[in-house]
Amino acid sequence: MDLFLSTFENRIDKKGRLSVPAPFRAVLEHRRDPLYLFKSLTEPCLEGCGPERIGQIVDAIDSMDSLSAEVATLQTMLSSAQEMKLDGEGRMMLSGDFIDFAELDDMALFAGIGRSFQIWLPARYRERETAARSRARTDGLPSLRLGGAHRPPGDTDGRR
Amino acid sequence: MDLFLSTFENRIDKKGRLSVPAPFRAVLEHRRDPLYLFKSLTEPCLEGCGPERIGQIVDAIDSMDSLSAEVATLQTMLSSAQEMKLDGEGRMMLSGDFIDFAELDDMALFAGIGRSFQIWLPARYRERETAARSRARTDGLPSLRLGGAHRPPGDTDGRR
DNA sequence: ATATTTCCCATGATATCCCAAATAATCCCA
DNA sequence: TGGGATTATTTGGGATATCATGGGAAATAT
Repeated sequence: MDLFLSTFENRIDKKGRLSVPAPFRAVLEHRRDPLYLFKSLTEPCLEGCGPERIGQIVDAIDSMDSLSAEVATLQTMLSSAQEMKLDGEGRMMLSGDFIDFAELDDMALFAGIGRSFQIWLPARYRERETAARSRARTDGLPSLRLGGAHRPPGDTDGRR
Repeated sequence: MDLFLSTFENRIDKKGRLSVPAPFRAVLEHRRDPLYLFKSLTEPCLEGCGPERIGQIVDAIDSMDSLSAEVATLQTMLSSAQEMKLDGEGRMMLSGDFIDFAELDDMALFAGIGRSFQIWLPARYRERETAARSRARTDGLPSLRLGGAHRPPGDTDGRR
């Protein structure tokens, strides 16, 4: 299925190098894909993905009204994107811009969220995880139908 | 039948390895499915499932409003999920994160609940079981809210 | 020339593989 | 039906491979 899952915490060394977790590299290598990073539009973290997702953004821009605010937003996303080159050991060099944006110091937390992943300051990620878990305990879980497609009428899980 | 049923208690060895009960392995092998584990959002236990459930979560995220709390919740689930590789003897390695989260020490209890299973600290599972039974006797059956799962008829979890 | 990046190799930690012992479940025949 | 034998399963430990990390040297840029 080839998804980015799980979390990994890696060190940013004195030279600014950061190992991409081996399982994430495996996903990209398996598809012979380069890695792209860009600044999240909504949160203080970096997002990582393959070319497929970048292509989706480009296509979305093409299909939208060029004067809309949404297009400007997506363009902002693309303009922060970089193709990351990895060294022989699977490390990338983060630009100062990226480090400042995500407020990283010497550790980076990779959080796999399926088709993409995020890079966070570990402490900030944990705050967010704690908040999500306590919300889940009070509000309940978003409903997902297991065992395929069993969906009662009036379902409110937000899918179309 | 292809369901996870019954409970099993296995030892976690010094290296953090834990045998997946042979009947559960048989279910997975029969479906040629890899095994995924993730931290429960609402309880101090781990959940085991196959790839189709992970895929549902990924698809749900893509179809929802990216700013919604529900998306953050589902992302939290994915970022705690790991594809577990089993060794030749059918054991998996539990990460320290998993062990801490479920507060496991040297034994783990697998509780099969049909399409998925849970892993608990044995003492905690038994506590919950007796609590659930006495609640059911005074209050009637609890609402079926866990994981949003559709519960097939004949399932006996938490019932007498 | 100096600073930065890229390549290469070394090292320690950890996960994985492989084989063997211990335990539990099943079978078979009296 | 009982009990010993056989097989399946779980558990343990050593050897091997993988991975994250660090540092030196070569290459590139400023």
